[in-house]
Amino acid sequence: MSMPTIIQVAAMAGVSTATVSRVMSHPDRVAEATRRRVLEVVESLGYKPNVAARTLRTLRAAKILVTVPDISNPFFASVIRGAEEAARDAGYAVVVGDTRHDPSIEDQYADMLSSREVDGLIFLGHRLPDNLRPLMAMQGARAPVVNGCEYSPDIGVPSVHIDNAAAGCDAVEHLIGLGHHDIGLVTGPHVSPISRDRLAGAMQAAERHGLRDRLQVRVGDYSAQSSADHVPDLVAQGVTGLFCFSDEMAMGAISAIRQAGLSCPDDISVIGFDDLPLARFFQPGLTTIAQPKGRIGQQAVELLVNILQGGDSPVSQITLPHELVVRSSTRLIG
Amino acid sequence: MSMPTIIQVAAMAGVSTATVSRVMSHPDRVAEATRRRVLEVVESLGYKPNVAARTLRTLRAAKILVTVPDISNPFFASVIRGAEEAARDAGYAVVVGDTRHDPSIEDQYADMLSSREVDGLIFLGHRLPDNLRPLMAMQGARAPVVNGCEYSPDIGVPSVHIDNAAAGCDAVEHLIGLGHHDIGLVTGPHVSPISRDRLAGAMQAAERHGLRDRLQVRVGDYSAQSSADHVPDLVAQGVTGLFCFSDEMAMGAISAIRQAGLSCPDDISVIGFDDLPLARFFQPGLTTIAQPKGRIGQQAVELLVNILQGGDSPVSQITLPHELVVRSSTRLIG
DNA sequence: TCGAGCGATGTAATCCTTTACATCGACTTT
DNA sequence: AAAGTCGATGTAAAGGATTACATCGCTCGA
Repeated sequence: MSMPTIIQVAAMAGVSTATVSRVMSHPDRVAEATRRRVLEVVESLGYKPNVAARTLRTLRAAKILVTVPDISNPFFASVIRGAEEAARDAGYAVVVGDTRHDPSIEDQYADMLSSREVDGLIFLGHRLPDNLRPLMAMQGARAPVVNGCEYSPDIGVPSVHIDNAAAGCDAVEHLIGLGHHDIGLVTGPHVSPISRDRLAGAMQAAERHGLRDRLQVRVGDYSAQSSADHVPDLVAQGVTGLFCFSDEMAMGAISAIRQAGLSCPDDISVIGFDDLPLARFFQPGLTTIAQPKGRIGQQAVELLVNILQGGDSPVSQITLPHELVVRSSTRLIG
Repeated sequence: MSMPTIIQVAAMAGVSTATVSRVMSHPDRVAEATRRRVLEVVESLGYKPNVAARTLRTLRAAKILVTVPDISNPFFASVIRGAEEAARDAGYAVVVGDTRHDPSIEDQYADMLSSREVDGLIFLGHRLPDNLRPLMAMQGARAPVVNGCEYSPDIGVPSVHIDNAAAGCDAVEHLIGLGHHDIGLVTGPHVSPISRDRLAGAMQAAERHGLRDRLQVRVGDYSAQSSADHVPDLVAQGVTGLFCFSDEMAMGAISAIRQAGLSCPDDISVIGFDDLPLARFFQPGLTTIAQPKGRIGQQAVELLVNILQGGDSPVSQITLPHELVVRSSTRLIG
């Protein structure tokens, strides 16, 4: 039937509800004998404290919500893992929400914060949910909201990310260093700040070598299909080095390159972004920019927990190091 | 500061809390003018009902929990997507928990059900969390718990899955049909019922062609690395056709095959399982068994919602169709 | 021997919403 | 004009747990 309540447990153990509550939350404040008796009843009844009631009373849910724009992107999985572990260490559980890039779903998950179902929110997308505006306005940097990956200075939310401009720069420098002059870029959507940053870095690198005008820029959406669609055109433009802003797009591009009767890396070098777990198993092994995915999640949680505990050091922006991983999808031209 | 409560809204709008509550939940039972006045105050204060209090009172959280054993496996992402959409249609939100195959984490998420934080649970792993035993014992098939993918008859939980034995059979038949006699299998862990079923089906197919003794069976854990590790040995055994119980393992195997100086499919044909989004972009395009991932999630939710609404038709086991997708990682021998 | 001090436990207010039931005014019906 | 309806709103009792404060025995010191 219905779950047993603390009242039933108390009655059956011959103590007050206060004592039962103490047994559950502060066992040391209860005499050994009493504790044992209560625990026996708890066991036999299968009693579980009602979290809604507890949350209502304590204003603490012991839970952190992590929202991702696309749960099928393995990149986020690793970030979530890192967050999960750090949260567990700090006494919080993590629940995940998939917003599918849909603002109304983002809002719905954000409501879990406003309504106190969770203590804090880490959002991995690029847009601060509208519903959070009032909260941010009221609490500013003390609001329990942290962004991961997609730093956007104007939203005024603490954030953990890599230096995407520098990373974009590194990728293009790598291609240029291999002798490529006709370089193609498949970016993310324009609204994505990380895509803008990577693009800016890439252009800067090209500029530096006087190759800015020969850069071929195409817009993708981080999915394999979206870059595959651009490949025929890029091939026609004579591109020999291709920088895709995600590993999935790199894989899509390589597949399309072969479809076009060409070879990666013999005809076209391709470099990706993220270093997904599968990147090293792909054929050819993917050259890519590795992000410290786990650490991004971990640090985001630490930032959040610090806010939740009223820590006064408002470290608001954390930049983590990235790394160029060279495998076999890029090689010297010619 | 702290969030506004219904009492403040009521005071400011000059009505009772009951009216405010009605405006939020049953707008039609409130006079037009009053409703507008209240909504204005709600807006200006940024009032959001406290979900803990509401849940406590109504015993309904409007939320479904989906737990996955490994969130980095893209297979589950698609299942979650399907579940999310179906849940939304039924008026429920979905939250996801990553258990990392850890029983204690499974238990912790299961507690969200016992404690009424969520109305129902869909678990995608193979093990019923211990914490749920009492609940299942009490409520039997009316417990709001559904399993996805990993049907295990002994746990007595409604479930949605494909016919894994038949699928395993199809895969091996495909290889045999291409002329392969020395067939290798990389399974999942022994504890996984789906792995056992696929293995049984595969053996049955081999048996049928008198090839049972030549079957080379190795145990993996669904990860790319785990199958890559077995490849040198399998190659030494003269295997020409390899059936991996996941696409990730197929990709790992293909990578290792190349590492060994051989080619897929020229020397060894490889068939995977799941038809991940990336399967068609892999080199070579992966031959694989496609599962209706989205529909699995969707049907699981429908089963669950039916239970939640006290539906009396205890359809407990749903078998969905699978499909062999032939791409270029398998070919005629010789 | 008596009171201070202390550990263990009980009492009861509180967290915020929902909702059955009561109330109230206005309108219809006969 | 009295009685009955009806729609809109208010009143107050849950719902289950936590915790400040009160209480009750005891022990210990003087």
